[in-house]
Order: sequence, then C-alpha cells, then structure tokens
Amino acid sequence: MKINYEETSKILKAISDPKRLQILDIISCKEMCACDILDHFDFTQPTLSHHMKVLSEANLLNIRKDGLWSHYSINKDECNKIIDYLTKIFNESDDCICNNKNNCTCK
Amino acid sequence: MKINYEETSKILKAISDPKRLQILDIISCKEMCACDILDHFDFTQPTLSHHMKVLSEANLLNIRKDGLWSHYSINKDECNKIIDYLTKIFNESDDCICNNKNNCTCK
DNA sequence: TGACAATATAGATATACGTCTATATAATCA
DNA sequence: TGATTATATAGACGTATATCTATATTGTCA
Repeated sequence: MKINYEETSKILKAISDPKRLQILDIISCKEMCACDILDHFDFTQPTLSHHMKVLSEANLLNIRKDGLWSHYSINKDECNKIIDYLTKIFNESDDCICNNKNNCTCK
Repeated sequence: MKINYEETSKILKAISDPKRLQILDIISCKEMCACDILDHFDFTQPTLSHHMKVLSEANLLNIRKDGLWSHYSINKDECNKIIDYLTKIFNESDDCICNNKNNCTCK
C-alpha cells in the first residue's frame, strides 16, 4: 500500500497538540458533551470549539447533536488508521519506496 | 500508564510533516546517507539538514558518523513508542483519565 | 415571543514552522 | 597546505496555529 504523506501528515497535525491528545483520551471511554470536556481544561469555550473543529475535520470524532448539546466520542476506525499508516512507514516492506531507487552511492 | 501529552505531542509534531514522514519511510528499509536521502526531494540541503535535526531531536533516528558522511537509520524502538502511546490514548482503560471525574452532568 | 443557554464564528495577536540563500564547520585528499 | 566535499548554522520571509475577547447562531422553555 502506498502511503499518502500529505494526508497522513494532516491527520497527525490534528493530533499533535497536547490539548487535543487529552481530549481524545477523555472521550475514548465514553461520549461527552462539550461543556463536560471543557471542565478538564483552563482554556476558554471558543478555544475548545476550535480544537473540536480541528479533530472533527480530521474525521477523528463521532458527533451527535441533541438540541443545544453536542455529544462527542472518538472515531476509533479512523484513529486506528493512523496507527496502520505509522506502522507501514516505520517498517520495511517489499514495495518500499527505496526499492525504486538505486542503492546508496556513497561509500 | 499515564500519558504525558506534552511529550507525546512533541514527538508527533516531529513526524507530522509530509517530508519527514517520507524520510522515515525511506530510511526504514536501510541506513542511508544524507546525500542519498536528498535525491528523493526537491528542497535544498539545508532544508534536509533541518528536517533531520527535528527527527533527531525527537530521538527517532540512529546516526552513524563516518568521516564526512552521516548515515541515518530509523530508531524503531522510539517509533514504536509513538504507536504505544496512541493506542493507549485511543482506547479506554481502567485507569482512564475520565474516571477521576464525575459523570457527565448534562442530560 | 423573549430571555437564556450551548456552541460556533470573526478578528486580533503572539509564536512556531518550512523554506530559502549565504556562510560556517569539519573531514578528505592531492 | 589548500582545494574540495558533506553537512550544519544563521538569518530572513511567508504561512500556519493556539489562544483570547467579542459577537453570532441556534435551540429551549417560561
């Protein structure tokens, strides 16, 4: 499988923020509404809204709207894809990118 | 195990760039010198040097200096730690962070 | 309908990052 | 020693991002 580095890096950027990692950890056990997620942090509500949008645009969240409330949970399928991509990148493979190149020419 | 979100996000930032993902993919099969890594890219030598420094500071590389050449390979142990951290964050656990908090107070 | 509540958007600000050119450093070899 | 080569560093520039305050949007309920 060919890795799309641009796409993978976009998803990684979405999770490479300490607050967003913590948000994912918090909602990995159960669905939570924004106000309860916010309880875990010092930042403001618009900042949480921003972080949820970043995670959502990376397709890492399941969102259930119920009246005024938004309930968030983790999209495990999509999160597991990250782990798949990284596993492929970190390990050698038969169709590795380096096989398309000559061997190292330096001594 | 408690996750250190700050530390984890630093490592993730190091890999959340498409060029650096490709570099890791390239050297995951075999050790390569900087000049041969550079062959795969359009950017300049100082830019590669910058990317290698970022990866190196995240401890994701093994570096072997030999005269003028620097030979790089992937630090698989450290890379696998990323996968461990993400697995823990994405999945529920008995000592989950949310167990330290009351249940959701919204309806 | 009008007040209230949960979340989203707009715009500003400070910081971080990816890239470049120019130059420095360090190792090799004639 | 002096030229050459591989890599690193410095500094500049444009873009992206995390946060804030202020305000808008949208749904609920008396």
